Amino acid sequence: MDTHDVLTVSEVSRRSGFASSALRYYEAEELITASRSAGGQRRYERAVLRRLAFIRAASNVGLTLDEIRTELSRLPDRRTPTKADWQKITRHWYGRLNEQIAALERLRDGLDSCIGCGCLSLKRCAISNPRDVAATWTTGAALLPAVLRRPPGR
Amino acid sequence: MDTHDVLTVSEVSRRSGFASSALRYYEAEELITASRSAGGQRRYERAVLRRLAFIRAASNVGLTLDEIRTELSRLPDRRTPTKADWQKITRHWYGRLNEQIAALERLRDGLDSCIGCGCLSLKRCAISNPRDVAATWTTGAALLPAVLRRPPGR
DNA sequence: CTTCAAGTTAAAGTAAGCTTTAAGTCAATA
DNA sequence: TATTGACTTAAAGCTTACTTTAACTTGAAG
Repeated sequence: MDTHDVLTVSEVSRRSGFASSALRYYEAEELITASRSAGGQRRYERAVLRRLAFIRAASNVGLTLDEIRTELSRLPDRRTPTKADWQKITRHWYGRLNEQIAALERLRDGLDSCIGCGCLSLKRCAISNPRDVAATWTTGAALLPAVLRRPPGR
Repeated sequence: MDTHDVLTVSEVSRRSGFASSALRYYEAEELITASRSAGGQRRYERAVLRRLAFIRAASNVGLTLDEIRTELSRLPDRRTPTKADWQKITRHWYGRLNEQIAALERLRDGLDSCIGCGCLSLKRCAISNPRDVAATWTTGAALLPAVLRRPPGR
């Protein structure tokens, strides 16, 4: 049991729930950092747990590691992130979550009307068939904002 | 301009928005089927457009092709799917959408309280740190139902 | 008939997000 | 000190969902 202020890989792994291979991967991807022991083993600061917590939460909401890296870059480079720093990025992120919820609601409501008609396709259904015939993806996809949109045909 | 009841690859591609390579892939994955011309070229029935519409809509909501295949398997094997058949699977799917929305809302609300405290981690924050110390993933993840849950550490 | 866009196949490539493997080193305990 | 579990690296492997490539064939228009 150690009460030190540096953590080993296994401690971070256990406490964060990430496999050590994931921790190494995140380090390579520059999402987290680690110092080294005399013998070359990784030593983490406690703060890494908070970063990892954010990484998991963000990826649960569907952010890519690339996006997460960007979010994390809003944290100060030099000083230890304060409560206010975290709040800033969390609030930013909250907006995304709201967007995603709204997107799904629009989709659901569109689907709702589809259940009524049973079509789910062809010219009439904008949810599923955004660019057949006259309709373009852009118009049809009004229901689906960018956060959830997948371009048609790839 | 052809008014036939069979469609070529390029027609289906244009009308569905899927690349022909994707159509071939879906056929290999048994999500759609096609008959063949004398010379061995694919000929699609019109109904494939509806299937493709469903595939796009479902994948937009985050279903994997595996899950989509399962959904599609609810359609009748022999007869052409009726409006009622489509309604059955659409309704089933609507439930999923609602689950997903609820999941995001819980997440957002949890995050909301996190904005208040600025923690986003460690023992107190169930959103981001579901299994540190005493907390288990299962308990912590009460906020995150299965549809959105990613197991920690992989 | 010729021509050429459209179609065919198998196989390899891509991107994300990690895990696994292999072969070897560190560090804490007995 | 000897052991053993924890750790190290580079590189390859995995899964999903497709796309790209290469080399060749169909089929419809002129």
